[in-house]
Amino acid sequence: MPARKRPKTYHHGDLREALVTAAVALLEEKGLASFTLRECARRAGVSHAAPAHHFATAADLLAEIAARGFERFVAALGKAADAADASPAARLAAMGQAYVGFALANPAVYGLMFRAGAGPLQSPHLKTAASAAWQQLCDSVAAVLGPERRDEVTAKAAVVWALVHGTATLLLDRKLPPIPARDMDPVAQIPSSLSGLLRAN
Amino acid sequence: MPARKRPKTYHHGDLREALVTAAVALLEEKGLASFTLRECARRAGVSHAAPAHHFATAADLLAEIAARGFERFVAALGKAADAADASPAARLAAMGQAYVGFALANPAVYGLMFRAGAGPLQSPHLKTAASAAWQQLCDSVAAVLGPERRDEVTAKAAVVWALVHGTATLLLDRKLPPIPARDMDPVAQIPSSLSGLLRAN
DNA sequence: AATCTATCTTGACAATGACAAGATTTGAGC
DNA sequence: GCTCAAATCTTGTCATTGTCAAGATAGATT
Repeated sequence: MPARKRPKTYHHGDLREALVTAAVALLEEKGLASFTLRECARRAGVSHAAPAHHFATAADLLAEIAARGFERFVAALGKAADAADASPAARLAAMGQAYVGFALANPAVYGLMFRAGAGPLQSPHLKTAASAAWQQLCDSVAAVLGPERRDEVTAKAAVVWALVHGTATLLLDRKLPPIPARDMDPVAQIPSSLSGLLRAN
Repeated sequence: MPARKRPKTYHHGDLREALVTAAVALLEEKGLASFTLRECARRAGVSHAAPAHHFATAADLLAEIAARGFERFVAALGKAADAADASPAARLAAMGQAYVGFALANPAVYGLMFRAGAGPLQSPHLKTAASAAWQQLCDSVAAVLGPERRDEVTAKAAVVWALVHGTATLLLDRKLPPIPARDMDPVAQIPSSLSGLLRAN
């Protein structure tokens, strides 16, 4: 039973989930730089040392959030691909746009997933979730390139990833100037850009 | 006279430069997350409160480093373009590779320049330096596209930037798997990728 | 019902960024 | 050369943070 209705109990009841929720909210509000474990505990209504029983360190909490993010991420991209035209190119384009859409809709989580450097965010759970996402991308690129160019798949997948990742991060950081024409904004250009990338020799 | 030979003097003599140097070294070693103003002061051989007289806050020191980085950055890309073939496409390709090369050679500075979120790193000096870099990119893209497609320049420049920025950040974070063939690594692919991007309609 | 374990709290420690106030040096004006 | 104001640096302090240790409480198992 969630403790929302009974804040007076000594035991929280679902502190692990409450910490994850509070952490995501905090990250969205103030960014990773000013993220604080103690503030998380405060928002969850527990003392400053309570989180230690669920996450040994602050990095472990962030790694958990990133791992859960990867699961939602893979699902979102798969859903976008299935909703698109059946052609491999259309599926990849839809995934590319869904990639940037996920990043814009979940800035903090995306940051933990893909921008946290080679830092301490490395749990087994996170690693398997991340490699599933990479495999998903490689499969989609392979479907576009066709079976006779299988040796290019890894290299091309890296380029495709670079484009959508760069688009997402530049948009998140508001580094790009406003694009006047609507059909020329970076997200709208993704389908033709990906097509151009994979056609390049 | 630099204070390196006279560490016993009360006044440092060139503390501002020493702090910048120490900060860059610290960032390269331990990353932005564990960057510390006090450690900077220690390395410069001064007390923990000394930096305040040169940089009001830690963010100001980082902004100064980023601004200087932009100046070196614009120079490096310009040099690479001039050393390349005279054709606009070749010049842009050389700049793209130099972009990633700069990022890999200066991970910490690059991070401050392009990855520090929309955070507190915003001084006038930094803003002008950054917009000079953007102008450099737009000019190069315009040269490739030709005068009759001037309205596409901003949009295409954003895509080009996204590709090289994504490539740089993924390489810096070691997110990409090893690419077996040497001519297929992300940097080697930049010229053909950019050509494909700008050809896309 | 007794106990055992997970969960939570209070308390402490070192480290940090920022501020205040005092000490030292520089050099500008005379 | 002298005086003195400004720049530079130091020591001391405060609130905050992450982590650890020890004690209190609740739920679960037997």
